[in-house]
Amino acid sequence: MDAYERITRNAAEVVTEEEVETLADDPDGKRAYVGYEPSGVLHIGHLLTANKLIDLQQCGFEVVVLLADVHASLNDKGTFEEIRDTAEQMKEQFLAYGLEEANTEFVLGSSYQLDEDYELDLHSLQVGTTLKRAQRAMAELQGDDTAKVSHVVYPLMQALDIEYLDVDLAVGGMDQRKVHMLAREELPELGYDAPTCLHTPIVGDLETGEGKMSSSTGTTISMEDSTAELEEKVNAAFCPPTADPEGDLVNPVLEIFRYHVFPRFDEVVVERPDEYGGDLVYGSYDALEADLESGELHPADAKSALAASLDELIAPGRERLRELRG
RNA sequence: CCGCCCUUAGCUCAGACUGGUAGAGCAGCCGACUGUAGAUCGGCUUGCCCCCCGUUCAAAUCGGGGAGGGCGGACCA
Repeated sequence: MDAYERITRNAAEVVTEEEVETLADDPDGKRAYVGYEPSGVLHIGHLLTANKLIDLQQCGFEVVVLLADVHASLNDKGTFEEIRDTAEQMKEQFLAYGLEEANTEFVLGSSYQLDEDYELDLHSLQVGTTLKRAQRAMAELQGDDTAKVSHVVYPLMQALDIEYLDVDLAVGGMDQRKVHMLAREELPELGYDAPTCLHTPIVGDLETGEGKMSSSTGTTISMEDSTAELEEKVNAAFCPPTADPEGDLVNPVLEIFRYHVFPRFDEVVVERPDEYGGDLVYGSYDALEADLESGELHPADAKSALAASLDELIAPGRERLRELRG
């Protein structure tokens, strides 16, 4: 797999392809970033972008993980002390998950976002951006909370972060695309470059196959799930024997195989009772999908394999969390 | 600052006029059926009725105060 392929695999979109091709021509030392609001426990959504960061590292990129304490504060997520504490836990979990420590720079937002230059640039952005535009950028992230002034400052800071972290590629979920598009339009107004962006898909809800999986409502997979909890959650997942269910639904079990399992494992073994034909081995997502579609692989067997794979992926982080919490 | 409207289950809302400590749909949970889940049946759960004070034997309901949210306050009509 060449650099361009690895950079763009499993991406929902890149903006623009030409710009990414240029990065892929000489990826060594290029910088990519994702920003996260500090959270005590990583969930599967975090891991989806982390997988992309791992891809990028394998291509030679330096990765910057922004632990966005100021953003969390703007989102009313607690005191700075609490937020920084969870930021530290988040960093440890990312490392346990598989980000290369030597090639990952963890940056606390407050380490530069309170500087004068940053503040003045932020005000310039505020002058140049309409309320409607900022609110639209934030709509995907904010939910239906009452709009606060902090909510419109938030995406402007995200835009500015891309410049101040000196990154060549901004990575985020599709929920971040409006923020990134805002950055592409507004940063040049301040004399900065428009950032190149890469967006990961948003995985469908585990239980219903609808929309995006939510971390606050419904079921999500997280770094602290026990083996038994993983089995329970995966077993409860929506999983018709097809990759393309009726309507707008998706098959979340397949999606997780595609976006979480196969990128991290060369081979997936599906343990299957002899009565149903014995074990199966898959070297690619496509092969697994084809077997589910044909009926060769039963959803229940796919699920137990998925739970086992997730357990393996999460185990180091789960262990690290246990150590951190004493 | 002024005016009007809203606040009841996780969600959307009924109930308020004619006081008697609350309902529906959806969601959720459990079971049946499928070698998964869903669908489909069957069953079940859920509430500081925004807060405080007052009237009353009795307040979600009436009165007063407060909080939060929405909308409006040139001209024209």
